[in-house]
Amino acid sequence: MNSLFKALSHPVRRRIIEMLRTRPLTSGDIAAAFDMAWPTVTGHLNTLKDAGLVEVEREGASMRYRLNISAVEEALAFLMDLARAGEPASDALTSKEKPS
Amino acid sequence: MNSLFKALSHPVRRRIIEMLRTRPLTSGDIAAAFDMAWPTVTGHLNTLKDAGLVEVEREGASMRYRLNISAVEEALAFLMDLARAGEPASDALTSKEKPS
DNA sequence: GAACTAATTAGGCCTTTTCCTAATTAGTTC
DNA sequence: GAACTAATTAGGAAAAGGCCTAATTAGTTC
Repeated sequence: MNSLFKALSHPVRRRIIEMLRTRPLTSGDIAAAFDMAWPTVTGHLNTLKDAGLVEVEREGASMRYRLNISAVEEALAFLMDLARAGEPASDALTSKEKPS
Repeated sequence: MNSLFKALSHPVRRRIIEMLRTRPLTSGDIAAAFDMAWPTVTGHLNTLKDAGLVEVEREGASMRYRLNISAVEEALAFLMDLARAGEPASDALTSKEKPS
């Protein structure tokens, strides 16, 4: 959960996942979209991968990155619960064990 | 938007906003919940305030912090849009100007 | 107003993050 | 397999983040 929000905390990384929203892209496609060195983009992609936000697959000489929606939904669940301020917290997010 | 996700990227700060979900609390209440120096907690509260996630109000000698839901909803909107992968992006988040 | 409570700002140290260039690995093509 | 394309890992400098103690501000109480 922490690496997830950490990964979302950088504008370049958020932009990358926005780019992946509609379709998978290669490292090259992504690197070309930013005014920074390619290894820097690779670093951001690794951060996203470690957080589970993207998945990678080799495709010939290229690497194809795709968005992993379920990781997005995890972050979403945290914020949704917050947005219901005042109501009781959802079990899924706060309880440590089953009710007796 | 960036300061918003930055603020959400630290576990202590996420815990603080969880604590504020049900009701406003004073600095003292919040600081007491963590095993760290009070000024460190103040620092986190300032980060949350700068991001618009909390609002502060003096109450006698104390400061009362409350969650600002609309900031949470802003982050929520970003993630919701992502979660609809494949579909066209929402105008609210991507368009720079009105359609002709 | 002196003493006490609540909380903040200031300053410094250490760690992590971010970015770069250079070197390396993996795959394709002739 | 040499040359080329695609992308990564390595190493290091600069900036940002997180935490602490000490000092300060703001408010209350006697």
